[in-house]
Amino acid sequence: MEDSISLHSSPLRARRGGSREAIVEAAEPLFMKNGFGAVSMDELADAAGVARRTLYNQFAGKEEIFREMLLRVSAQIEGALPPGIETRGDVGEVLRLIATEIARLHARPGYLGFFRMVVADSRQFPWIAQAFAAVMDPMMERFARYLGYLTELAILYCPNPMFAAHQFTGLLNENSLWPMLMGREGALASAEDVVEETVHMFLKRYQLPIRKHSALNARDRK
Amino acid sequence: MEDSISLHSSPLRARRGGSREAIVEAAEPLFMKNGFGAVSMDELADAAGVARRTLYNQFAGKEEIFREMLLRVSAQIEGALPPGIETRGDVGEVLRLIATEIARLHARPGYLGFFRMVVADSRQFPWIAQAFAAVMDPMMERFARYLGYLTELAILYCPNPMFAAHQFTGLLNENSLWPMLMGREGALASAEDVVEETVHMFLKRYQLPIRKHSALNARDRK
DNA sequence: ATATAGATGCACTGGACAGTGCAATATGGT
DNA sequence: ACCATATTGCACTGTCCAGTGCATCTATAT
Repeated sequence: MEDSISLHSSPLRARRGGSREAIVEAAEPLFMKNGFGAVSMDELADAAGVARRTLYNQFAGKEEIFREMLLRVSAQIEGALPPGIETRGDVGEVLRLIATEIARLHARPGYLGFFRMVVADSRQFPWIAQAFAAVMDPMMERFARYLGYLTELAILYCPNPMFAAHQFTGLLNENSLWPMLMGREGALASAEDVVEETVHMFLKRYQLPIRKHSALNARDRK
Repeated sequence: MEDSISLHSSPLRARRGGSREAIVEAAEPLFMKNGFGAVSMDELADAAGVARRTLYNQFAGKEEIFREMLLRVSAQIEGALPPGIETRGDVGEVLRLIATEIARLHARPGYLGFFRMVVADSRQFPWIAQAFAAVMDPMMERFARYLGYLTELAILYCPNPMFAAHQFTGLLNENSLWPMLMGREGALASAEDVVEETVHMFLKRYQLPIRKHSALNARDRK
């Protein structure tokens, strides 16, 4: 079934086995924008440039298309924080890097719609939230592990690293993702400012006052 | 039409004019839990203990019922922060009071579903987000005004009070509302701890180091 | 007791949409 | 040319649901 797909993918129109790819690809922006319930199979077929019936030849139903699309997007998100960034520069530098990557993720076209979709459709389909958590949890755990590690080294003081990690992302979300989710158009501040403020506030709280002439506290409002 | 409603509301069954009330009241938990699209008029009628046809006698359609329910809930939320709390105690005390009230609001049964509903259905009906913003914005503005006032008094240093206010709520949301929204069951920390940590972190960042022996910084992790 | 406003039950219409069966057709490898 | 396989178009079925029209009932005010 699936292994019979030859990988040439002609530029004109993906015929002969390439339809699965084309369908999932076309489904992505649609599901992102409108959610699971509000996208009909007709729209899906039109967007993919494929007959309605082909959808049912390639997939068991609407839900399987949605699942496949979710896998694609998850893979994209998973790659947002590349491995090894924990070793670049000092604490402030690493935190700024992490915050920047998260902000960049939020700014990706369609990510907002994706988030909205997850919140909305998890009601009817709890497995959506689970799939999303399966992507986000490892990232948060990695972040928390990093904070715990720095605490052991007496660079930070985070008695509850996972809690602190959520505070960090909370500071980021509230001024970018969250307002947009509620239908706001413009952001409250530039992405750079949000990142700077988040790192600054986090360090003000968790950085141990002792140890090496702290250049990080010298900066106030950039 | 509406002014003909006599206000007796018999305990047996709200007959004779009381049906509007009963319908909106019954609609509240339903719309909260399932959102606008996923509630049928039949369910609505059953829940209100009223004939399906009566819904159409009292309301123009499903949307009007929803709108009326939204007004009810908004009124409840609006009363969460009673006026005059800005004068009780010092900064830390007031912030703790505000945080506690917000946390209490989040913990209200159904509030989570309400939030989810707003995020979900604002996609199809932008006026939902607007109605919600009409309730939340004044509260945030009041909070920001308070922070600006304290900055003028040189008690805090908040160059951007609205931004700071959102940071405050962000710290609160991320550890309670947000995880639940994504299908998590248990919270990451107790509501009290989240409140304490939020106030602590906020003051660490924005309280001016000078002025009167600060008893607020003496407390670390409660 | 009687009139009246509101409540009820029921049978409709019309529309949207997921999913199926089938026969005709196009495509690419051999 | 030939065959296997994917694709297409179309006509279905079944379901769910919002909204309407109408005749009948019921509680309350007078």
